[in-house]
Amino acid sequence: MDKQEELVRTAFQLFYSRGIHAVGVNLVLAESGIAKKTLYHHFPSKEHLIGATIQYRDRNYRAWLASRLEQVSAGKAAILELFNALDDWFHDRVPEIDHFNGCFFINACAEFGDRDNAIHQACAGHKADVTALIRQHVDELSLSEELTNELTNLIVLLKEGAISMAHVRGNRNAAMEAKDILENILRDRVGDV
Amino acid sequence: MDKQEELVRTAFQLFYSRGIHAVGVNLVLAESGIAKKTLYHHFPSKEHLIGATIQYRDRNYRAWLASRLEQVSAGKAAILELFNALDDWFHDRVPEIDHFNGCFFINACAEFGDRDNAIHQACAGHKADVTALIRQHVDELSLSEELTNELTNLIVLLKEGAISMAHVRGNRNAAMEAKDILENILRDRVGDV
DNA sequence: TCTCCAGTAGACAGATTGGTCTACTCAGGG
DNA sequence: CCCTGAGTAGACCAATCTGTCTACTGGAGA
Repeated sequence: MDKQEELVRTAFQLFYSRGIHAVGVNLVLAESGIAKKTLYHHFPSKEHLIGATIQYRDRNYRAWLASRLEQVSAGKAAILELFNALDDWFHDRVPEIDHFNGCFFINACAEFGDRDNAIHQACAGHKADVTALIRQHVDELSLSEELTNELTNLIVLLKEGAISMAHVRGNRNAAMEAKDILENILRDRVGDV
Repeated sequence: MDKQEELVRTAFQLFYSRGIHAVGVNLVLAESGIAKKTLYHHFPSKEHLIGATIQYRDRNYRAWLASRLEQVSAGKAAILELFNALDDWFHDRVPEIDHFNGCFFINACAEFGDRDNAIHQACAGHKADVTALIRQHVDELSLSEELTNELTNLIVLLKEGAISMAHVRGNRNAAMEAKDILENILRDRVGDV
């Protein structure tokens, strides 16, 4: 019904699975069955359509992740649940965030490397927001500010590293490996919180 | 002189800075001043040229990294030196591996997401080789096989995470942050090796 | 000396790109 | 009843894409 939303959803799926520059607007139109005039009625250019797909993914992905972290008790369980969620994503057990093909935002930055680019900045914003979400859960551990920062940083690095390894090397178990490592570190450094 | 090598070098620089699909062969030719016939004399298609740039980067990057790790005494120092090397890369202090624009192999996989694709597989191979290089240096610590595996895994995840954060968020200090984290972990878990 | 090969410039082909435009339909509200 | 806005199909535009081709040059080895 809502053609604008339909365009964004179709465009996202194509961009995510094949790359942004590799997908032309004609393909998006053919796939969605929507007229070209309608696309350019809603979006002044392909670049704006790309921007809308970034926002769309940002909304969906963060909503999914936040809900996953809320389903368990706060603190350590929530932090470890992050990696369970990643594991489900890597194994394509989460249909609502599409077949795993790496991180859409990292992929977009690969194609729009210039940091001044609006798309690149939107991706940076997404990563900052996800980091803030993670920090919220680390805060529950009531550690010193310094330790909270360090632990947040560690979790983010492990998460990004796992996504990269899962995508490039096809190591679907990267999330569980990262989780095991994190559990060992938490046991030694933070105690059984 | 060697036109084939010149083509690969020019193509790599353009692909790395602007993305692969965003750069046409005509631009590579204009930039290098080489005739189109010569390109198609050496490479049957653009895809083969891309493959050559992957090999070129793999060679240069691994040679650079290996030499950096050999410049310090083996063991813990070499492991930490990895992050000093990354820091230099992020801050554009290593002209021979070009202006930092993320990891070329991760970027390439963003554009060639299909795991069956030859380019994707070459990138996976590169990551496997870099992991093997890191494991060699972890071996010097003479830990148990289990701990060696876990530590190698941790270092790789921190490294990949740092590259991702340095690129997407523009956090040039990601390598030093990862190094600090690793040092703390090493102190607690492995002792002052 | 002759032949071969890597190289040149650049026209050309056919497909595809992002984007514009005309002419039309149809539903809802003033 | 008529106007507006969202929608349709698809022709069209200039530019660009990968890849082919002709006609030519110049140097090195047999």
